[in-house]
Amino acid sequence: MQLQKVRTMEEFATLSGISRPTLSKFFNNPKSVRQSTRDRIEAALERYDFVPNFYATNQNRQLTRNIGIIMPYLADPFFAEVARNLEPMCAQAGFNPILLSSYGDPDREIENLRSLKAIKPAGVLLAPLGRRSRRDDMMAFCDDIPTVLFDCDIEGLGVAFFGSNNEQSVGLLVEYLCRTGEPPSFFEMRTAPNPNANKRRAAYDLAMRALGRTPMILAAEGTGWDFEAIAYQEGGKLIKARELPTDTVLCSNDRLAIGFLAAAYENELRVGIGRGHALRVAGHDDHPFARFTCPALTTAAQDYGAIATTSLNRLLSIIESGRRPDAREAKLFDCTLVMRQSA
Amino acid sequence: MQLQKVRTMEEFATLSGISRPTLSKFFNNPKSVRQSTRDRIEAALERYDFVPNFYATNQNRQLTRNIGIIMPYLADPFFAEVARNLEPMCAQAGFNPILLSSYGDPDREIENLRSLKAIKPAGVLLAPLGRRSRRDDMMAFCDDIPTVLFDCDIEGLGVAFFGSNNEQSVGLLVEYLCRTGEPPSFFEMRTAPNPNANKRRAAYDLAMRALGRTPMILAAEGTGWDFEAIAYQEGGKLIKARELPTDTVLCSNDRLAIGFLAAAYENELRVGIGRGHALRVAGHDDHPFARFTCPALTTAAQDYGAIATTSLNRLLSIIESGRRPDAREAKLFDCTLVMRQSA
DNA sequence: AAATTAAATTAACATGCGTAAAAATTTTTG
DNA sequence: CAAAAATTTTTACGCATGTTAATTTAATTT
Repeated sequence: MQLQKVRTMEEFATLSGISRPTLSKFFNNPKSVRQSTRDRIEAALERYDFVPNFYATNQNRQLTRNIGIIMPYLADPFFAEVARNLEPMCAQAGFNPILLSSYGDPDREIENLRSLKAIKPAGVLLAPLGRRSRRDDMMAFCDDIPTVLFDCDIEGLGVAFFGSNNEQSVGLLVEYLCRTGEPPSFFEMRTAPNPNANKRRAAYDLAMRALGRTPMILAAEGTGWDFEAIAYQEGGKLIKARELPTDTVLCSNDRLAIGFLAAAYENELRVGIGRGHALRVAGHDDHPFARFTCPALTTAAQDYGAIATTSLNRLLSIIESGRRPDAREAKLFDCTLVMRQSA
Repeated sequence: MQLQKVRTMEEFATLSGISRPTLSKFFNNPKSVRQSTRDRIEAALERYDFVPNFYATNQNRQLTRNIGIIMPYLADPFFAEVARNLEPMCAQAGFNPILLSSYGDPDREIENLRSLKAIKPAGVLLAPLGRRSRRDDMMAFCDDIPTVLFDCDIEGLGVAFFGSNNEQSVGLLVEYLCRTGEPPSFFEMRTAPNPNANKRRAAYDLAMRALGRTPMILAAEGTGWDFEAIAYQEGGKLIKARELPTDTVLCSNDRLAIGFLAAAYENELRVGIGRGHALRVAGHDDHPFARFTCPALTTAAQDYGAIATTSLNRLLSIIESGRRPDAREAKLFDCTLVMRQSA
């Protein structure tokens, strides 16, 4: 049977026999009322269908219970997976997550910040676009609202940053690949839209030199976020032209690796380790599909569980304390090498 | 230089020399005021930084400019792609899209409806979980708020439904596969969490019988949304045990096909068409990564552009007219066969 | 220029809940 | 059981904008 609909808290107060201020306290924080009254309210909620008006609720609150989550590109399974982990954690902490995606567009990123600002969130978790982000606008936003950056750092922005240690992860991959075969060339987009691309190239450079090898960069032309398509096309060209300097290719991320693998497959280049194989391909991120490529992709797994948890906890502690920390905190998490069949 | 911040509309009224009700009209719909006053307001906005308070704005409006979009599983690239298309279309129409994902959980789906209800959206686009959805709760929601279903139909729910014609698409695949080789068995999850799974099995059954073939169902055990992992594991078992009835497998969706391809690859079963190939594999949906599997996946492409456009337009027309249509509308869009290398 | 029409202003109330202060009640403590 | 402490109720105002009706002003037509 249907519950009786109740429109206002006033109405619910008379129906439940509990005063409105007490109800208000309850909906703000159930633990702030006595156990016995909490029971009574919850019993009443079983009988009546009432949800406090979101707008009226937030209008007067100095601090809303909303947390904005901005992703650079939600249709990228890696970021989608991070969001999927973040959302229930927010809800768990009693906050309402508001998920926005910039879809690779700096204008959209600013637009997202604009609409978040209107919502007056208690805090924001921001995975920025990176180089292409509008630094000044974002700075102004961070002044207003406590913001924790993650995934990709922008110098001096926000109260904290948590991400992966690209130097460590790429170093790990390069060391592994050099140790077990020919040194890797580095396959990337010449003008990559995604965060961390530059850091990874630099890390590759460093790691190769540290091992006394000469870095070999393979720069793919193309714009946008269709990484697989770009890698497929440009990788195919490289393979056909026999321009791969060694038999080992390290891709800047797993999505590029997926496209590259497709190109190799079509050109009948056998990818993998062991006898009879012509090419080794590795990626970076441990993309949700990385274990289902053919062959399964060797890659570096980001500890995004730790990154997400730490970012949110840091933000929550700042929200609860009500004041910004004196110094900006930044922490990089190590990645782990995931050895599969592709390299 | 920074614009002077203005906190309330009242304040902005005195500063701009325009009365508050006129400003209210303007922010609600700029075209509702005279051109000359519009110019004056816009000139003032160049000098002052003012955005109407989101909460106060929506509190009294009978109709907000928010549109809720509920997806069954946003970390699935197919749904993420649909969302990516839907969001800018909403914004284009002057509405604010609010994206929520049920992540496969019926409780979460209801919770999403709950939080949407608090926001009093003008309308909702809902891609439901399907069989597992809480029908009664959803019915109550649809009574309150104009809701258009898409992707997956639930009988009698919402004002309209738009989705793909599974019978047509699966028929197309079955016909193609039978015509060009051995008839396909149908690989699916025994208890599939995703929408449309049952419809596709039924369509397979029908299509096979229509061609005078005996349907062959391969039911994979497993729960949850890790389709690739399940297909990889269960498909591997089938291959190892040599239990595939024919050399052709039609998977209920592309993600299952991706896992199945990985299993075939690991078991050194050559997938594809033409000589020297041991197995044909086809999928359904034209998942964003389907063209980058090895080999590229033959599949049926859903016309989600048309589905998204039609769903939103229908919702917008209902919102604008302000009244529910007399009859529930339902329309199925045909899919197109995408022939690649895998089958 | 007068009459008509359209738009803006003024004044005032509505929205639904946050919140504060004082009074009443319940619970805990000694 | 009385006193103290904690909680709830009562009362009332605040928030920033929506919205309405009556009035004034501006634009358009005759």
